[in-house]
Amino acid sequence: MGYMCDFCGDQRSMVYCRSDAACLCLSCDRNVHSANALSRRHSRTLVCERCNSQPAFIRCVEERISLCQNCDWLGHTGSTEASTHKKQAVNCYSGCPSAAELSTIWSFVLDIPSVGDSTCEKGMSLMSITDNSLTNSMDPPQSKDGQDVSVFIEENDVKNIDKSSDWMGSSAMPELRTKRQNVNSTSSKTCCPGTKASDLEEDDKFYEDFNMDEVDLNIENYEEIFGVALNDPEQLFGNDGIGSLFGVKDMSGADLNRRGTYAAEGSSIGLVKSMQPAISNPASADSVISSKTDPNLCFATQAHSSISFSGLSVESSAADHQDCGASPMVLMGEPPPWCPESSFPSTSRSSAVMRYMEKKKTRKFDKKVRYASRKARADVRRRVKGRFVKAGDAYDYDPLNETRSF
DNA sequence: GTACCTGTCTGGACCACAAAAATCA
DNA sequence: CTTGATTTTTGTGGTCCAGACAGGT
Repeated sequence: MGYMCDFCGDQRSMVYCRSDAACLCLSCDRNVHSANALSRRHSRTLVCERCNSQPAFIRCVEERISLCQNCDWLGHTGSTEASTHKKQAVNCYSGCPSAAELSTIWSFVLDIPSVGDSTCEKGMSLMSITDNSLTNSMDPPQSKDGQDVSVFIEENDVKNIDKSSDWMGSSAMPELRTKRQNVNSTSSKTCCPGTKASDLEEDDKFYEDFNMDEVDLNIENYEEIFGVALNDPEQLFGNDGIGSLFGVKDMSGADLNRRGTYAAEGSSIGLVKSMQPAISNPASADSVISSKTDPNLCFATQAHSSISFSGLSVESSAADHQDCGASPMVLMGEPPPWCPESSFPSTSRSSAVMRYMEKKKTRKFDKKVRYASRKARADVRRRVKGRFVKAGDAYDYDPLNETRSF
């Protein structure tokens, strides 16, 4: 696994494509991902220079090495010296950036080989660079023009991240962290500083017509739900927050298993709850739940628990989580909309909740009517206590007349 | 901490029968 | 192989009920 390009097997692998679960050299990355518009949207990042098998999410400035979350955790939690290492986010990208552009994305990587002239310049307009959401939402990157999209991680930020990961418990296995990392995968649709205007327009459309295909859950207006509901940490985590908004506040992990649809609806909270049974240290779990009152943790939770609508469940395998890497809906990079810098009137929120509830009522989950004729007949059949009755028998419900025969 | 009660929510069962699918001559 | 008749299976929606769960006492 890793080190050599999975495609050509000739060159050293340099980037990791989550969608393909493949380590590629830059040349093959370019070839593979210039094939079509869909492949251009694959989110890629550097491959971990330690394990050579996982996508890097952070670069240790001191060690000058890009690390996946697992290796970062293994390497930086042992000694206090290592834990103080400054780290830099490793950005994801999509499209077919040139070597120069990759140098811009990964300014710390000095030896990006030229991959030749762009063969998919059209794709460049689609290129997006996703910062791994390690920026502090309270202090967004200064540059918005994409010239310097790398984000420097201050120690506080890293600690915040660690806080967010504390819920995994001190005994949390690296595998779990890896899973979480996979869940945090990015896509070309994710917002990020430095995204070009056209991308932002696309993103706007994306939010406006937010379609969670993977869970068969259609919400036509993203902002209607999240733009309001997520603007306040209390709304997100509080008594009447997103839990109730999504109808999952009282759902256990078992419920999330049993009701995959709701697992998807539950967003990160559902995920956190669903994973609680696996947490060996209750205090650690509490540390996450308590994040509702801590803006920094609020950010950290967003950064690492992220919001995925891939229908995760406790029983999801590692592969499942890997698949989630291709999930089109992970919010990263942008300051979390629910952080305190903006506040929504409570009336707007309540109206948004009402609108959502109305939509939820009318929403059809996985129900598909295969035979319209049968449905039409069922719609007019008389019933007794909901059961169909023989023609001519007494009934207590007639869909056509809503009258009773007795 | 445990047991009990209450309220809420969910999935599944139930029903008749037309339509679809399968089987046979 | 094709066609028509016969038999079997499927799917439809409103209601009820058991079970799971959370919260309070």
